Order: sequence, then structure tokens, then C-alpha cells
Amino acid sequence: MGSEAGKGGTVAKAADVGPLAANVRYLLRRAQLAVFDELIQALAPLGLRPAQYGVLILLKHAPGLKQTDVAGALGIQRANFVVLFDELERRGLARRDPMPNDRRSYALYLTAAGDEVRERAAKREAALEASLDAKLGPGGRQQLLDLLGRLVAS
Amino acid sequence: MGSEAGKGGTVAKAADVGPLAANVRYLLRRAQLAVFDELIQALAPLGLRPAQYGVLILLKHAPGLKQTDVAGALGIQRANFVVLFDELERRGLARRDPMPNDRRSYALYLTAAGDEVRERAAKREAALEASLDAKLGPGGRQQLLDLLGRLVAS
DNA sequence: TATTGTTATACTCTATAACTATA
DNA sequence: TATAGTTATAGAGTATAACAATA
Repeated sequence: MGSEAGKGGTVAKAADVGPLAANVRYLLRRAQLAVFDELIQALAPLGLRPAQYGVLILLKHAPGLKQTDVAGALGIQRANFVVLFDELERRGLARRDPMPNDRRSYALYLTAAGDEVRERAAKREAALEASLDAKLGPGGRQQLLDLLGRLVAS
Repeated sequence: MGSEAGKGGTVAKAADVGPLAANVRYLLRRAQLAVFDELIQALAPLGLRPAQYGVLILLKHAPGLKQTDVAGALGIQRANFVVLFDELERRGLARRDPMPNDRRSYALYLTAAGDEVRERAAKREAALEASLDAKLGPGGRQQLLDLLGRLVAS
């Protein structure tokens, strides 16, 4: 990519991030972006973005949650979750059912179609996980999960 | 936070993310957001956002880089970098100098004021790093840097 | 022709305030 | 009064295309 442009003395240290290379925060961001971009590309053919995929996974594991719970668990604002879920519902991948005890809220469920899409997405994700593990080496995944868990716990 | 709303059987599993809790990508995002939010709060009193702080760090370490290089090193689009740097220049924290060999590009430098602000930001960041290390435990930082580095490398 | 800086634009994600209907 | 869902809106961050000056 044209590192030696021109003819002067400027050597153009293109990708040298210097002190940032040893910065946890910086590497965390770079790693997150890299890994997320892979997932975005993998899910794109299914018309799913990572956040929507997260909803499908969560509803598979814990059906009947209400919007506030799902949004909270995924770190999404209630207000933004509405639109996100509207699209899943419009596409017939999930549905809002009335709650018997509280007419303010909905119980959220995957549809059969939604579970199919989730399953296909999971297969695509699994392929990426394998490549992740290859990069991380033996035991690397568990180590990373531990360390990240400590950061999230706060 | 009102987990026992209503009187029915719904126990409201508020923060149970189930399978996502063991997902590298999900934890990576959550950790990155948590850690970045700390930095955003710490830098806010200085009127700096993380990306701007990154520019100051980079220019301190490698003065005289041109816009394309700095943007590329930080993973920012050339077009977006222009506006970002405009603000640093407007505030007198950095400057564009003409390049002798190439009249298309600028050599970017920190000003004295910019270096002062960078220094103050670095001190605030250092405080956060200490708290990070406490969470990560002995050797945790280096382990994490290694693992993240492998994810970014590819 | 290719590259640098630049403008304009658009799209996603995120955050907040305010409304409604229920509780 | 408090909560669930909703709407509208605004702000970041990011991505792309196109242009002028220069190489």
C-alpha cells in the first residue's frame, strides 16, 4: 500500500502505533472491531446484525422475557430495542404475546422461522469460533473469557 | 430494581444472558464498552474524546506524520480525520505544517499546549490503568495483551 | 494516473426526553 | 407514583463518493 511514496527522506511509518500497541484499551477496541466485523460479514447474508442475532439467542435460551429485560441484558436502550424488535417481528422471526398479569408488557418469543434463522446464524458463527480458537491457541479462549469477565464484572 | 413486579410466576431473569456469557465476541464488546466508558468519563473534563487523545499520543511519539498516516494508524477514515484534527488545531493543541517535498500533504505536530493536555490526560488514564490491573490480577494485563494481539494480528 | 486533503452525505449506534396506558 | 412500551430527536462514529491541488 504505497509506503515508499515520494522520493524524499520520509519513510512513512504507516501502521506504527507506538505506545498504543501496549495499551489495553486500544487493543481491546481493535480486537473487538476486528472480531465483530467478521461476524457482521458472516451474518449479512441472513439479513441479521449482531444485536438482532443476540436477541434470537437470548429468546431461544429464555423465552417469554419482556422487552425491558431483553434490552437490559444486551445493553440496549429500551427505546432503541423497540425498533430493532419491530423488524424481527415484521420479518416473522419473533413475536410479541400479551402478558396475562400485566397488560403493559409483552412476552417475547422466537417463531419457528426465527429459530431456523438463529440456527443458520449459529452455524456460521461456529465457523468463526474455530478460526478464533486457532488464533488464540490452546486454552486461550478460556483465559480470554476469564480476563474479559473480570473487566465486565467491575 | 423491581424484579418482583406483579404477583404472577414471572421471576424476571433480568441480567441472565445465558449462552452469551461464554461468548468471546459478546464479552469482548461488553468489556470494551465498559473500559472505554471509563476513559470517556476521565477525559471529558479535558474536552478530549478517546480518538483525539489517540492522536495526541501518536503525534507525541511520531511527530511530523501526515494525515493519511495518523488516520490509518488509528483506524479512522481520512475524511473523518479532517474534522477531528480541525478541532484539535482550532483549540491550539496541534498544528499542520507544510511539507517541504510534497505540497499536497501536511506534517502534523503537537503544540506545547497540546503536549500539556496530553500529559494531563495520561495521568488520568494512569489512574484507570491501576484499577484495570487490580481487576485483571497479577500477570493479567500481559496475558490479555498477548491474547488480544493475536486477535488483531490476523 | 494516483495520492492528499477536503466536502458532503448517509447510515448505524447510542442516548435522552416526553408521551400513553397500565400498574 | 412508578413502570412498560413507544415516539421523536439528537449526537457520535463510521463509510463512501466526488472534487481540487499536486505528484
